Amino acid sequence: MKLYKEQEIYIYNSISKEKEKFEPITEGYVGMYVCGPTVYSNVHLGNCRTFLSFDLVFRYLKHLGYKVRYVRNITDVGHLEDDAEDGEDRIAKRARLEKIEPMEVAQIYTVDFRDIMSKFNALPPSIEPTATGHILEQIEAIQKIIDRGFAYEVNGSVYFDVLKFSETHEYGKLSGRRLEDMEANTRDLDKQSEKKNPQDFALWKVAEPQHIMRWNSPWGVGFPGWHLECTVMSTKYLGEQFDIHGGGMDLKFPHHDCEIAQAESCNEVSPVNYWMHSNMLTLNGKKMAKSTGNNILPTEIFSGDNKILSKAFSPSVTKFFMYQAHYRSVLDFSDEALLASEKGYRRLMQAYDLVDKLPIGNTSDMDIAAWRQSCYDAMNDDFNSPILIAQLFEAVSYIQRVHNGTAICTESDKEILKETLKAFMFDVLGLIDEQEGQSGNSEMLSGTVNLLIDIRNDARAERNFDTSDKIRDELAALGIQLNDGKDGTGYEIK
RNA sequence: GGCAUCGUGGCCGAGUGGCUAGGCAGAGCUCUGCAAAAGCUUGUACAGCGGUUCGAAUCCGCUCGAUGCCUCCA
Repeated sequence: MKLYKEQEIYIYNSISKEKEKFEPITEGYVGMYVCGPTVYSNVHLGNCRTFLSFDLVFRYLKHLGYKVRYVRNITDVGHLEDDAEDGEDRIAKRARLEKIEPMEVAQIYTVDFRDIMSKFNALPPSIEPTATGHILEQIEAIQKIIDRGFAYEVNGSVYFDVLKFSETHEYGKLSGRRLEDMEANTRDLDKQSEKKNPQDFALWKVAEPQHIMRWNSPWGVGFPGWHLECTVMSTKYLGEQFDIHGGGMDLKFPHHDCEIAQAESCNEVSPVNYWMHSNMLTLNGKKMAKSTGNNILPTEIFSGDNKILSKAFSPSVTKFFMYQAHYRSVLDFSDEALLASEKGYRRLMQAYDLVDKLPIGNTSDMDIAAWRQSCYDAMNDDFNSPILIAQLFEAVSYIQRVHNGTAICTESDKEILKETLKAFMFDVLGLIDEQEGQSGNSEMLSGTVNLLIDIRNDARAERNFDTSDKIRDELAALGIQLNDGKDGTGYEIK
């Protein structure tokens, strides 16, 4: 019996602005597409938030037993700096500046991106296609859109005809924009535009001689527009209609509205059943962005090498911090918030490690089955990780009480408790028990520290506190903290 | 200017009509030679003003403030 048959998921659908019961097109299978990064620079933490939000979705669906095909693209061509006629591709610009091949730029930052995501313990997608790997498909799609009368060619570039499309379709239905409003608010920056209308967007751009990324096409040498790759690759790997499409909130318009327009032009069906948008991570109350310099890199957090940080934070703690907010809420990054998360994270992990040592009783003071379901309820309600985490802390509190002897737990409940915690902490949230690996990494170290602990305890028994305190303080200075407890002395590496 | 979102206790952050998450910090306590660590206990907050309702943080209106998108952006 698959878990998904017992659990009902509700997803907030950006296009209807309502939570809707999740019903995949094919029972037991889920097709999910998420807009990946443009690999022209290092991903910053804000980028990571989106991918971690969808990693949570991916993990939860898998946990429920769905067979999920998760497609997340790598944009390695087509992403223009701006909408001007001479707009330069971001990758190409970087390559020109660094005097290397565009593919080298893409490779460097793709590797960086994967490395960071794996440090966060995010699962790799099922398919990770690139825009340059799908030029032929994009050309075919453009031809199809032209044939249907929704695009036109000018001087070797092809533009999507938004006005024409709007005669029979609804452009901007995702973002809630009206074409009239857009017309009224269009800036007259590109007055010499070759486009019929300012709202039209590029499907194919002619490659000027200085452009170093170029492919042959029926319209001459050029390169594809940004919006098209996602339509083409999602259609290719997930079909004309698929279940979930995700991305950052900032991609809603124009990117996702353009995707809808392209897909409807090609296939005459609405491509996506559930649109999901994750919200922004802010720094100093403002959106993290590469262009403004208002951002922080994951590596800076892992190393503590940034002046706004008081110390380094592990990937798991950083992720835990993000999951303490709902994916659709704006979250503000700060050292203080990370410190708070780290404390909570440690408490959760320590309680988990305690479960095996709990005494067995003949009854339980906590309704474990109900608690377990409340964990599922949290995730079923639009992947509400903050509530899930609150539920995990309910268990932490119970574990502590059982440990202290102020509550009891039966053997079978203990099993369920352990199993459920394990599932949600490690399978669903994808956290890592960092302490575990750390203390077990050197027998020599643990033997040495344990010897010192023995000597210290002997000294304490003889009330030789000068010696005992010296051992304690010197070890602390080395980053080894001794913890005196009821059952003897333990240590942890800070 | 247009479209959208939001304003919750010292901080972070859930909650969308009654049952008042959670984490961190603070305070008190337990443990301890002292400390640290750990554990326990403790907080009635929902921007302002009106309205609907038996009852609103939650619905409606207005005001103020913030953010995102409208140009590339996860």
